[in-house]
Amino acid sequence: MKILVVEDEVQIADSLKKNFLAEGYSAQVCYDGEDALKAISNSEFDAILLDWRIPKISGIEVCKRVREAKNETPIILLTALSDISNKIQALNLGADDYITKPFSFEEVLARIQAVIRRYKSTLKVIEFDNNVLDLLTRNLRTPDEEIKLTEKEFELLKFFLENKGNIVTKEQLSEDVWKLPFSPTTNIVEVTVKNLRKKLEANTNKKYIKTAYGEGYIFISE
Amino acid sequence: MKILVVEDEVQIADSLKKNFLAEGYSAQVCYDGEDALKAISNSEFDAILLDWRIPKISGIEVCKRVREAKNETPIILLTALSDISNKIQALNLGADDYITKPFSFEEVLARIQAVIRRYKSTLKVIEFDNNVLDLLTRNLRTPDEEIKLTEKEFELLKFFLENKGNIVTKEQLSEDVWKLPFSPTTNIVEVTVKNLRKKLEANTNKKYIKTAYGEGYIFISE
DNA sequence: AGAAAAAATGAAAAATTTTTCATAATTGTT
DNA sequence: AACAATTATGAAAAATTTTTCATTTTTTCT
Repeated sequence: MKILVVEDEVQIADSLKKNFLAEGYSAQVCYDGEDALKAISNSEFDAILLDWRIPKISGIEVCKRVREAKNETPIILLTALSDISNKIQALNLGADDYITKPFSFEEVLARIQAVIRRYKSTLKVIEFDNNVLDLLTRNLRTPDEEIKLTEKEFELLKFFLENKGNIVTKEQLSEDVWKLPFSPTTNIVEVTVKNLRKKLEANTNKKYIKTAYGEGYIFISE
Repeated sequence: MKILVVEDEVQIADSLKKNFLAEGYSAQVCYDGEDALKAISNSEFDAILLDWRIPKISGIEVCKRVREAKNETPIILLTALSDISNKIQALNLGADDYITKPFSFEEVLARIQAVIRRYKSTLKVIEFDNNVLDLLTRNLRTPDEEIKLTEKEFELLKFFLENKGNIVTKEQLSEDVWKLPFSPTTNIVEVTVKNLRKKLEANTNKKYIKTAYGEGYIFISE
């Protein structure tokens, strides 16, 4: 989980970052709106904590632009005072929640977790690189074409994407995709990985699924 | 599409109802909060238009109770004045939108359509009777068990549910489920209907799919 | 470099799903 | 009631997906 903290008060920003790291999140700090927009367009975050009053480009403006760019990353606005008309404005511009200062880290954490949970539960696609795995049609859309996946291929790819960048073992795949305890007498996992790789490579010319010899597989993208 | 109008000003209520009917919606009117809650628990609506100030139980309280009952039907609150703190409260209590009086019917219609569209796009299951068609796993959950559907069966049932209560022709089914223009040389539609009926009846003991001789099928439930 | 373990692969076998087909049952009309 | 049109059904055929299996290739370790 990667959180972007946009806050010009260095003390607050650093304290938030420290706390997030302590919780096992990774966190990046920006001190003004301009930097924030750059950071947001350069990498993906699971949530953005955005102060209202920041230099160069205001928080509200950052929020607005992010949404205009069709980026739906959850945003929590930090407002100095409990200014109700601000809240309305924030919600209208696409923020997902707001917190009034002063706040406790517990509160921030709870809200962050809530918006992330809410956001993930609304997702109907998983994107990677320039491709989209459509969870409703269960097809894969590459920039060029729509690829039909079999059920096992779909489940496998979905699990890989949900664990992108991490090693997944055959035991895990066996349980998640096949709902079976892993058995060394079969090699269905390998065969299905082979078939999925073939479809992915034929259509994207990229090798997303690396093997971690003796450990499992890693899905690497973007 | 069925809209519930909860409004104690008889003139406004009746005018809304007339307008909805003219647009091809069906509409029911309640004049106080108590009746509204009864109506809501007795039947399903596609959206609820709810006045803030109504007798017996206030609109805001109705809204709160509906949400507490885990009913997520889209609610639009009607407020007499553009009272910002009301708006906040409305949103926090789970309303989906609000309209300030006076309003034009065009505005009401546009907002209604917007909340319905938004709501439907967040749905991940379609419920009927005591059963749930899970759009993500593509399985059917009856009160007793989880039934695996084949792809065609799933698409067929989904289309039936999306057109519940209306006749659907074989031409429509052919195009939606099979992505093929209807051809009278095959009877796949009939065969698949038969198989779906079998699964449905074996697990629910009910006959949901009626045939409309010479016209098509109708899915009837609850 | 060579051996052992692990993973990849092509192709066959098995299982499941989809479609076709021949026939039976049902419905509406006369 | 008889007929024609429409729909339902069982079972086979075809197509697709899943799994197994024997063999080859790759990786790691010595």
